[in-house]
Amino acid sequence: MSGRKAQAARNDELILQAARAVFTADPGAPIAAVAEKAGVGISALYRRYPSKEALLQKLCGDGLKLYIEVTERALAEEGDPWEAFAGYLRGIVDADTNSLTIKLAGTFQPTEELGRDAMRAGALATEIHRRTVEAGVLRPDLTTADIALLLEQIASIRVGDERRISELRHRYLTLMMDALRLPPARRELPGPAATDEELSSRWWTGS
Amino acid sequence: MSGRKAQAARNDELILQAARAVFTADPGAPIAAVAEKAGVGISALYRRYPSKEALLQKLCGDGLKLYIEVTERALAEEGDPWEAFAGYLRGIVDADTNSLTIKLAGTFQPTEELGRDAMRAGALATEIHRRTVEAGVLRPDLTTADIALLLEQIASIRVGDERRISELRHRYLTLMMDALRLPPARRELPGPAATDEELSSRWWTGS
DNA sequence: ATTATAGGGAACGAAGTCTTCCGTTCTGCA
DNA sequence: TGCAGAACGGAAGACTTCGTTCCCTATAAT
Repeated sequence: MSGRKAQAARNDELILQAARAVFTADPGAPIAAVAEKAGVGISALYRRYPSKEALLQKLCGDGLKLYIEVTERALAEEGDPWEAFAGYLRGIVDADTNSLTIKLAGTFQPTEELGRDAMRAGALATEIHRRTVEAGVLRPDLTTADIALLLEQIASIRVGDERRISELRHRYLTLMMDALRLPPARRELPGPAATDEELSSRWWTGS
Repeated sequence: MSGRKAQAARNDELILQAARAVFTADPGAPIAAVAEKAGVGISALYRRYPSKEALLQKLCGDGLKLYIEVTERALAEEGDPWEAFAGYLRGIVDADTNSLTIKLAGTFQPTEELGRDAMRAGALATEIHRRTVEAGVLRPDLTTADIALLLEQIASIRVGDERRISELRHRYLTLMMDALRLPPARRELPGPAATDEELSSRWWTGS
């Protein structure tokens, strides 16, 4: 398979990736920014999605499915309960679905399927949290919602490029896990620390 | 002093409070939203500030000055180094200057004075951080910029009303301080935990 | 050669925003 | 009591931005 069909298939993926990147950085971004980032025209978008809202729903749905997948994988883990939970947290941070899903909440009408997936995601999160607390390796004075909010905090970090963002998020996730784990333990933090330059650079070009 | 002059003076404060509340919740909010929240007309705003940008600069400047004030107060503390640092962190969270200052960065031209204040704020933050590390009560593998980013994460929490937001922020700040402090210690978390309802409610009305 | 399909991007209409402007109210003072 | 002008409310103007449509071209399949 090659030629026109191949380019169309490639564009399918290109557009989705671009949309995810653009809307993650700025949930209110115009649709033209997605087209530009993907290197295609606007009609390439409208050929695939009838409206902006449809594209956002697709993106949000994909994010939820990824979240569910990561959580199910962690639940299937048989070994050390803490390691399973830690892997879950790292997986969510890597998947980076919080940035999109949360920021877009309320900007469009949630579909039927989206609601169902959200429900399932919530159930899974509750399950892995319960299991980890019962194993006695996680601070019991935190709810599932607390954990979710902590993950959102980490997702709010946006400094430098994609790679640096991930690095810093894992750094602070490790720090946070030190506060979560039972019995108390303290590990070395991954990645180079943040610098003053990284902070102040945001004052010159738009966020 | 009363009558028209009094109302004008009252409006001065009313407008600033409204602007802080509105732009904290949504940095891109229209100026009309500020007027409505303050219960005044648009001309009341333009009588005081020549443009939207001027208002934002004023807001940002006030935030920086408050930040500086809080930090200087913590530096003047004579007692336990950890308590001084903890008080500093709590003060910054209460002042809630990060939400505004950071989100607005890059949306307007920083003035001369603003740059100077930002410089001074940075120096003070470095100083209290250095002092606390040297006292041996703060994890040494974190930079001043790391601490700043951690505070930004906490400022990103926005769930429910003003009161609840503050409560949750202090809850997670306490958790975070458990991970920061030397020697390792663990305290009870303040405030009621987050609930699933608080999270899911964001799906129905705008963020 | 012809038709069908994908795509590029200008054009359009609607919505939103900052700013200005004008008429009105009310105070302080002569 | 009368008046100058500060303070104000809010509609109108001028402009920008954004989602969507439309028209045309390029290419692949027949």
